[in-house]
Amino acid sequence: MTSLPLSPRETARRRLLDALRREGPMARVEIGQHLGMSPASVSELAATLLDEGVLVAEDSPDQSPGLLRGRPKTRLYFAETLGSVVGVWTGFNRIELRLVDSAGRTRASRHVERPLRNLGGEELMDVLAHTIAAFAEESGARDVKAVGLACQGYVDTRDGIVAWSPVLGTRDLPLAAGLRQRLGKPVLMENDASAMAFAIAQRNADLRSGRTACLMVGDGVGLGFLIQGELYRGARFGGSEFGHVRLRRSGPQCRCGGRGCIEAYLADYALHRDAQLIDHRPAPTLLLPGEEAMGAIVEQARAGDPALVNLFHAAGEVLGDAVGILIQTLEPDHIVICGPGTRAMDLLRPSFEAALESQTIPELRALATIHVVESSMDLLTEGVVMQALRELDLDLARLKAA
Amino acid sequence: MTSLPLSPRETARRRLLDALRREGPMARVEIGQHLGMSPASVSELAATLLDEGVLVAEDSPDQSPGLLRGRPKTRLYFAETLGSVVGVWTGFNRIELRLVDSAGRTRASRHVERPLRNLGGEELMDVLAHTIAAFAEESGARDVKAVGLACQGYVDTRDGIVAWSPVLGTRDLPLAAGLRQRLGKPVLMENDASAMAFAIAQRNADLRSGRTACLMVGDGVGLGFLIQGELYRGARFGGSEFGHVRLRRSGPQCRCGGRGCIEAYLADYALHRDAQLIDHRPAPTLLLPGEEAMGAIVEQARAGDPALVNLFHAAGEVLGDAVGILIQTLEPDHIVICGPGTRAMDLLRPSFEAALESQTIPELRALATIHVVESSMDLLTEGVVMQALRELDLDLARLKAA
DNA sequence: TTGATTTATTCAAGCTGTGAATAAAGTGCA
DNA sequence: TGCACTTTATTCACAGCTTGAATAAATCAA
Repeated sequence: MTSLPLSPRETARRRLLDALRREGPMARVEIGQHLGMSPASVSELAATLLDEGVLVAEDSPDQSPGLLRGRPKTRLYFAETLGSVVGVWTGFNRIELRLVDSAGRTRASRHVERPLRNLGGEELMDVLAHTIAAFAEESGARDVKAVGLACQGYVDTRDGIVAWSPVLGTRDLPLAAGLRQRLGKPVLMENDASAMAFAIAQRNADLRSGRTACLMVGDGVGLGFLIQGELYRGARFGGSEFGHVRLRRSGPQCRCGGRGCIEAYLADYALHRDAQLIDHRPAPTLLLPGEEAMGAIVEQARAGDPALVNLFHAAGEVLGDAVGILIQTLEPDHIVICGPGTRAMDLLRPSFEAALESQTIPELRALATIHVVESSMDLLTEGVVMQALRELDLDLARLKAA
Repeated sequence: MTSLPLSPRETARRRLLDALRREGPMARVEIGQHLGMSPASVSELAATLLDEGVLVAEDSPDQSPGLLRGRPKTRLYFAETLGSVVGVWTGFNRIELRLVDSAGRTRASRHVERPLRNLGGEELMDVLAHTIAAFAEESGARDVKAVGLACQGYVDTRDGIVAWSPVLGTRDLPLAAGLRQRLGKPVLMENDASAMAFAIAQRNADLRSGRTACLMVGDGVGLGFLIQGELYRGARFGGSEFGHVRLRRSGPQCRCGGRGCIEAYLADYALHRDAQLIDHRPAPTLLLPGEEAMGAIVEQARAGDPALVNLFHAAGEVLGDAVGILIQTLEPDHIVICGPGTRAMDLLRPSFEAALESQTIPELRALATIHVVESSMDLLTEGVVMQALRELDLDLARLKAA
């Protein structure tokens, strides 16, 4: 995790490893084409990395369909034995866990239902550390090299501090340091929308070219932004709590304390609360509804309940405005809408498209293709684990002093 | 203007030239420190560039204050004789022109009052080409190597096409190609807010580190975004017509056809129109008021006219919302508010700050320092000229085939 | 079995960047 | 005036890195 400058050869090694992480197993020729390196260079680098045991060569040639002439490619990939990584996502009342080996293969995963809201900082770190350690133990992982943690809020990725999070009562919680102390492993942190964006781009090469803005709608509304497949980093935080952009001067209450935020229309808690209000149910709450509760609301709206239809109509309009702002500000090549909120995309779409069209000129709108990705939340751990693996790869790229 | 890949040495030459353009004349040691190059490398590169006549060494040692011991630095800079560049900005009824030599020194500048709105594409290109040629002629420039053109609207910088501009009736005007044909010189185009952002960062080294969002308020509202001093490029256009982000669902009319856009509150034409409406003057117009008219409105508001105070109050609030969105989306290190609109910053400030505070958490707001830069519009030509010079430097960085 | 085809390796050569030694160009002071 | 000192610039041999070309390897097709 040090940051000594890399020598030219180390940089080349890093680029090679990065390409393999991004694109998966590749033959030497393919690596060369990807990186604009000569076959000679790739061969030399690969030989060393194979020697060191960082990479392994594929046994079965596993020919791709098409012409089968010539010497078959032997693809290279990371060894599985370089140590594993645990990826964690903390939601309001749920912890997702995933164990992957150094080849990126998931070895175990599970989730724990556990309300995390309103825990104090120390208490939260105790719970998390205990949960992570127990998970690693149960999964028989003896070689955990790092922990990656995604959570909602403004996350200082460099120092591992959560400046503010809807989950936490505390501000400026040094979560990474606290967990590192308890677990004895380096802990890398990431905003959850960023982790999601990264994971989705990992699975779709298209999204790794140009600029990709990834709007995650669910518990809240987050934004992860990728430039050429790399997470955009702002002045301090990665990712954005984009949901707290205020789009309406006087709108429904948001859990940030303000009114008229994007979240206050689109997030699960907001839709659920407003649906309750319609039915004259007891005091509206900001607590997170479960998937069943949300599913019921969506079904009721699909069945034609006019008040609920209106709710989704307003939400779609806000979503359209939000995407319009992203297009006008970032001018991305791709917009991804993901997260549990996509469950109601059919209900949101008409007003979403109308709002988007009404505020962007066609030339601009045409630039961004809009992808709706029905991603499940366990992708989050995938994203953060990939980031942690890449961080560990940095050490692998370093040449041991002779 | 070709884009052959540069060899390593050519890349080093390019970096050296770029550093000199950015930072101004520098001694070899300083260049080395800036670029992390060894003195030996700088010396070698500089010798070649001096040989080729691209750079010249300073005669007068011109010691900086402080210790005067040791061999004095001899600073290097671009020769003046490598050809000049004309920079142009087209406003609604004004053309700004600037001639600089290859050392970046302004040799002549002027502006022409000429309504450009509602001209057809061909006609506009004729007028511009004629104006530029006449200016170069008058200024005695025999060696114009390129023309840089900044204008409002969505500008495709790569192909030199104006997809949409408030100045133009036409869409997708191939302005660069048309001018190139008429003038026989390469023409580089840029969105005007981008040009302004670049020029301002050129004068303030702070703004060249990290991320800088530059909001230009004047005829319209544009956004130029810099990452590490380089202009951020979206999928197709540079810069953003950020003014057409819709912040109020039903607000005043904007010249884009919509309602409630940022511009419709903040731009000169909007303030002027609304001020007229208050006085029950004849039909409101979207034409651009002059500086005198705007000055009068501002003075009246400063004198306490309550309706006008309200107008600026509303505008400041919109500006605060706009900056809030920028902070939450881009998380910049610097925010620059510039352009003629800053003339009323004192009137805007209270509601600006209130709006900004009400929608960003303190941790986030604290990251971005806000600079109000009272820039005049002739900075625009400076920005676009610097960009054009850098483009020409690319050719100078190339080694002639032996 | 031979030829064709594609992938991988080897090796010498060339380009680049660097450290160390050296030269250069001044100031400060006796 | 001259010598010590300091900082800047250049030179040069050398090491690191990448590459092109030649060669080897592995397979299919006939």
